[in-house]
Parts: sequence; C-alpha cells; structure tokens
Amino acid sequence: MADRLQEAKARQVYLVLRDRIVSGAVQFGARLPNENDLAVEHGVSRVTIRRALLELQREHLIERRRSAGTRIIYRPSPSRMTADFSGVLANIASMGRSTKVKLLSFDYVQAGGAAAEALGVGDQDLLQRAVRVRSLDGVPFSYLVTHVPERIGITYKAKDLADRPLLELLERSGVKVERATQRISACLAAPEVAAALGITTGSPLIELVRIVYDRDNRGVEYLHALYRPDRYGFEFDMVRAGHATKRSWATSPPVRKVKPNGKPRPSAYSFT
Amino acid sequence: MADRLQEAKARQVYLVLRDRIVSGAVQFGARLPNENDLAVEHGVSRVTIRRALLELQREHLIERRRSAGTRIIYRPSPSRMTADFSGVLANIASMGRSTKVKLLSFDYVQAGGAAAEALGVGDQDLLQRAVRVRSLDGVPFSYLVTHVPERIGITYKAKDLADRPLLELLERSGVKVERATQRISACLAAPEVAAALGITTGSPLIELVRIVYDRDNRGVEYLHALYRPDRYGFEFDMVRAGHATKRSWATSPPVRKVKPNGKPRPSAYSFT
DNA sequence: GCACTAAGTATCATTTATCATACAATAGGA
DNA sequence: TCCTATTGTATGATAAATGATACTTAGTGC
Repeated sequence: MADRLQEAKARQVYLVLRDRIVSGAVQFGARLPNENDLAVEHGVSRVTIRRALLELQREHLIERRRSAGTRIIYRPSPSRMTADFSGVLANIASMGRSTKVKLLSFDYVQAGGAAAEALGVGDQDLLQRAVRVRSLDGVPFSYLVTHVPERIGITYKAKDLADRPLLELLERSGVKVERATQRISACLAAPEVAAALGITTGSPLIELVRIVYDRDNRGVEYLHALYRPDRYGFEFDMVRAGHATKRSWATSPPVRKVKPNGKPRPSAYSFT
Repeated sequence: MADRLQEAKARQVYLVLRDRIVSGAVQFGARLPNENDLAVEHGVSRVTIRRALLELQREHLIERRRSAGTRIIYRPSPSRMTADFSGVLANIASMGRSTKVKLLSFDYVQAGGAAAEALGVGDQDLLQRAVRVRSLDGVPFSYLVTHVPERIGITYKAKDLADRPLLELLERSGVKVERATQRISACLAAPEVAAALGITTGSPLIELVRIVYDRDNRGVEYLHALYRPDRYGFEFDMVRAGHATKRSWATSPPVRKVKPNGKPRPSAYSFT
C-alpha cells in the first residue's frame, strides 16, 4: 500500500476518513457529508478535502458522483479476527485456517529501556530481541517484538521462533510460567511497522504489552505487540455480579467448547 | 500528547526515531548518530532532522548537548491511569482524586447503524443518544457515546447523566442488567472528538464498544467509548492454568481489597 | 591550551502545500 | 423545464516546509 499522499493535512483527513470507513463506523452505502461540510468540519479548504477523497476513491473505498455525493462502497472483510483477552484466537482451528509467522529479526541486544526494566535485568545483561509478523491466510495482522533474558533465549534457536509460539518454547525449556500482566493501548503505525503490516504510516494500531513472569516472580518475556484493528480485536464477555451498590462486573468463564467425543484443541497457546 | 509536528518529512523522521526509542531498538543512554549523519541516512537536510529531534526533545525522549551529541533519556512510562477490563479505575478513591463528567449532547435520534443493530431495534424506533466526556482532575480522558432504547431512556433526565454512571441509572430504573460484551480496538481521533479530548486530529485512541444486555437478553445500552492512550489504558493480570498441552491463560480473580475494618469502596460501578 | 566535534543560530532561496475563488458539468427532484 | 445540490476543473495568491550555506558556541579529549 503505497503512501502516495504526501500533503500533510490532506493525508490527515484521508487517514481519519479511511479509519471511519474500514472500522465500520460508517457503513456500506452510507453517504459522506459533502465536500464543503467536510472542509468546515476538518478546518481545511475544499481543495484539501478533495485530495483526501480522491485518494479514498483511488483505493475503491468510496464512490463519488456529481450531484449525488459520496458513498461508501467498502465492505468490511469478513475475516476480521477476534481474540479473547488472553490472546487466544476464536475459531482458528474450526475454520480450517492457518496462521504463519515470519521472523524479521533475531539478535541479542544490550539491556535497556522498558523491556529491561520489566524483566528486571541490569545494564550489563543481554536480551534476546525478536521481531515477528503473524499472518492469517497470508494476510499480516500482528507485529510482535519480544525481549527475553539471554539465559532463557539461548535455549532455543531463531528457527524455532518461526515455528512455535514463544511461550511454548519457554515452557519447553523448563521455564515455569506462572502469571502475566497485560496492558492494552493504541498507537500509530511507524513506517517500519506499517510496511510489515501492509498499511499506511500513521494508521491506528492496537498495542499490547505483556510481561510474563515465572514461578519465582522473575520476568521471562516482554512482549510488545501491535495489531491491525481492521483484522484483529479483543473481545470478551462479562456478567454482572453482586448485589445493590456492591454490584460489579466479572469476566465470563472462558467458553472452551470441545466436541463431545472430539479431540481437545491442538493447542491452547495464544496466537499473538 | 499533541502531535504538533506538521511537516511531513520531519514527521516521518520523527516517527521512525521515536519508534526505535520506545521499542527498545536503541536503549536508554545510547547515543544517536549526529545530525549530519542522520540527514544523510534519511535523505533529508539537516534542518529537517533538527525539526524531528526538537520534537523528540520536547517529549523528553532525548537529550541534546553541544559536542556531546544526542542521547536517549526515555524511561518507561510514568503513571498513567489504568482500568481493569471491566473499566473500573484503579486507585481512584484511594488517591483522593475525582472524575467529572460533562454532558456534551443529549437527544433522541432515529435508530440506525451499529447501535440499532446491536440493540435489536427497528428503523422506526427512537434511541436516546448521549455524548459525555469524563475528566480526572480536570483532564479529559474519555469520550463516551451511548445509545439507549427510548423506553428506557425516558426513565431518567439529562442532568442525571452528568451525575451518575449510566449503568446505575439503568438499574435504578428497574433494568435487570445481566451481561455485556466488549470489544477493544483502536482508531484515529476525528476533529470533534479531538477537540473534546484536547488532542490533535489523527491521534490514536483506544476504542471500546460495549453492549449491555438485560436478563431477557435484550440490548439495553450501546456504549462507544474513546480513550486517550496517554491517560488511560486497560490492564489485567492473568495466571497460567492447566497442564501440558492444555495449558492456557485464565484471568486473575479481581483484587477487591477492602481495608480490614473499613468501608467497602463507594461504588463498584465502572468509570468509563 | 588547542584542535575537533557536534549542536545552536541565522538567512535566504526554492519547492510544495494549502487556500480562496470562480465557474462548469451533471444528476435529481419539483 | 428549471432549480438545486454536489462534484469536477482551473487558477493565482499565500503560507508553509524544506534545503543550502555559513557561521557561532560549548563541550571533549589530546
């Protein structure tokens, strides 16, 4: 997806409108406000709005006709994936589809920054840093940067990372994974990430930071994950618990359906 | 965090460098190449590089000294607000801080779009639509759009929405809130939202869509919430459960601390 | 102290983006 | 058929971004 639109304001408008469209905020067939109204709304001139609209048209997201206005002709792709909060994708196996991982980089770096702090290692230590992109049916949806303390990282090879979930590698290496903390946020796609995920620089991404601890409360994995929101989302159900003023939400127990006589799922490891 | 940098090329460089810094590719204390080298590397002039560096400096990610060069001084996140997955803010009461709600709009609109579909109402029905902004200590952090079926909406007044959580109003009106589904994603700030949250159009936002159902499985509230990621985030702990290949994650039971002899928290309603 | 390095400051030319404006063309409805 | 709404086209003015260049200032290390 070439980032053709160089003009800063036009590009900004383009990104906002496109986000509304692909996120489903405005649906197929809906009409956009006319160019003048958009210009007022965004505080730019009509010419600039047109630049943005032309780009959307070029990408077949909208259709424009004189006197008839501008309509959405984009239909959201049916293959939008969802994961529960633990990162387990829904229906992955049952839909007969497969995810693939591409290892973009794999090296050992001097500890520092958020990863080092989270893992509780000093400046002298080394961390294994791996960057991976996961795709479903050839379509990339997540960009993953992991840091693992060197002593653990050396127990597996780069190639393993392309084949197996990191968490599985850790446990296979004898790490007693006990708990994790997660934080979900949002950020913009930087050029490098954008290129890897096939999106435009400046697109919104879901950001997940997960720190995994072992039985001794030592950090064993620092995961920084970025997801395309049009391909991936976190979904979960909650039930109302308690009484009166003490009422609160509780998570719905995870639905782990296994066919009565069927095999259990191949793996409960999460597809980050 | 206002994205001030408008200049396209400078911004591009800025994004690349920032990504390197926050992703841990270059660590705390490390030195960046000098301005001339960066200029060559990125194929732009030194002036443009400076723009990018100035912005990074403004955000306290780097420190620049004559003859000494440019160093990374970024340290992992200072305290942002966090909520668990149910939207309950941590430490809100204990920190002696207060959230305030401003009601931006309140009206009844013809059903249509995602809200209508989620609530299972037809085109002829009316929905109550309310737009609110919640602030902590005067600083806005969330933009909330709620749709509620008319029959329920009429049981309370606009003013109530500025005082009490919507969920509480619903239950006070006799609605038997039973469960909810949530989806977390990311999107870009449109001008209206950006203005209300005090950020720049095109900034990334955390997006939450919650559909609340009553005991009879009817949709009673459709919440579309947008959060500033620099002020708010979703955080949750998980524990590893199960054995061998059947291992998976489970949510950590919510920590509901109540001082031994103290009162329970004022309210367990979520601060969305 | 001296040479060197790298950031700080200044200026002006050039290119690019944006705006304001006007008018043309087309479709749809009254 | 005429009126209106909306996109399509064109153009010149203005503002903003970028670049090229030169020079200054403050640390660094010998």
